[in-house]
Amino acid sequence: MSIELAVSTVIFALRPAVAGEEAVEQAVDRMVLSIPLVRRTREPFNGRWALPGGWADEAESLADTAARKLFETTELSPAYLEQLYAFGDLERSPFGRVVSVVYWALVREEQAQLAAEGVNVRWFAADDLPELAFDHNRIIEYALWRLRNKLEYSRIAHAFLGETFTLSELRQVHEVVLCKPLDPANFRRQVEASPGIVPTDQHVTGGRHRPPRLYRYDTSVELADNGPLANRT
Amino acid sequence: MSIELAVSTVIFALRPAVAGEEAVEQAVDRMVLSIPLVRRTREPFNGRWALPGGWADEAESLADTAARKLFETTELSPAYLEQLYAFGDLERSPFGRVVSVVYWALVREEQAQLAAEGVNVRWFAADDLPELAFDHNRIIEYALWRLRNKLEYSRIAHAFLGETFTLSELRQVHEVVLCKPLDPANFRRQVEASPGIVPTDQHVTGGRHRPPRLYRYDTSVELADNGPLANRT
DNA sequence: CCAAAAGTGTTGAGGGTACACCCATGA
DNA sequence: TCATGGGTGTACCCTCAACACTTTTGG
Repeated sequence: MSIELAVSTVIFALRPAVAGEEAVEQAVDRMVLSIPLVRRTREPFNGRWALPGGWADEAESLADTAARKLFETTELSPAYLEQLYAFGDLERSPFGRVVSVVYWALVREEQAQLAAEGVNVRWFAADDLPELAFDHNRIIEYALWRLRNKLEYSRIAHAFLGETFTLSELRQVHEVVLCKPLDPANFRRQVEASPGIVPTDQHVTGGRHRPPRLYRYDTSVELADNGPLANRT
Repeated sequence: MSIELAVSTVIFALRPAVAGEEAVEQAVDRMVLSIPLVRRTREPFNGRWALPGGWADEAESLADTAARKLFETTELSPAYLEQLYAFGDLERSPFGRVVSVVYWALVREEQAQLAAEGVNVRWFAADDLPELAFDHNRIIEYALWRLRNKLEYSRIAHAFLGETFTLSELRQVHEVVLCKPLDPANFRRQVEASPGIVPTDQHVTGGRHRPPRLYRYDTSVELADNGPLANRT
């Protein structure tokens, strides 16, 4: 058997939009859903951008490998990590047969700002990617679809934010990821009705308006219902 | 690298309940959600029942391998085939490291009756399994969870039935899989409102009641919305 | 006529959307 | 006092669960 087994990760974070990078005219918010990519330094696809990853390690679970590679390239730790799919088509790599088990991860805003960026590591807007190595464009397209789907029936949005957050911040996460505005009143009620959300007694002052209440999540509640796979790698 | 890559499949079919096999007192329906398993003939877990599968083939896509192994053990062709998950924990096999890409499949009722069964291939009720080899009990548990979830937001139930079917038959599929009775009137309206279902002009005669209309599915509509993964292996 | 399942009608509860409106703060 | 978002109230619509009721067959 000469099938190579690789592990890659699609890493999502919300990062401030660089002024002038895009048409920020609407200025509803200045966060952009972003993905870090690494530049390949050898064939195949030398010079092209690709998902961070590497070969599976015999002494490590697949999820651990994903998290380790994630840290090695971006110096980040994910707030959420889930397996996306095992890609196993024949023609994925021009050199030999490679099966890639791909994970997707969410990192917090605070962390994403510390993220390492260099000549061979750069962040890209999720909706504005160049042509990538292998089938990575399609992989990211699928990861995006999963993220947007899952955002609507779970509370993974929380993984983009810090320990405490206002409902406005949480709503902004949804708006940026889903690319559509949400009614603040209805969003508030939906979130407050969902289990696991806890209002604190703290408020944020400083804005030229009524100080919003801070919320946090009950960490004993899972971020997403993955059924019997909960707490597994 | 010495990680072995395996492909296994959880195959679901509705099969007539064997009289006396269970308490069939309620007698609402006599179909049972069933899974074919193969008896292992070598270590590890020699003699235990396990999911049909084998090593990944370098010249075959993962889905093709799943379908081929499925046919080799049961002589069946699946009406629906989808990747379930890649299981990659360290301690899955006592001999070396094995990563299993698992698929799940649905086969039609008509086919399931022709299914090969022998000393080393036997059908089991999905909710009444013995202790299996490896982590296959947990894998099936997860497959069951996915099946039951997906049944409620897609039309995969159709894959259990033939070309044409009555709404009663379709409802029975749901009832057997979900283990709960459904209101015939409401079920009818939900199905008729969903896209892709087409009423025919044929009716089934012979019952001691009003002859039910036969329906079929518009085959140009996908069974399930798998996003950008549609039409992929 | 009766039993049984097919198929239709109706009602009420709950959830989501749209939108009007009040509240608290900084400037 | 005004602008700005925080936060509340409410009316409408749509979907779904429950269940009464009519229809069509075989016996």
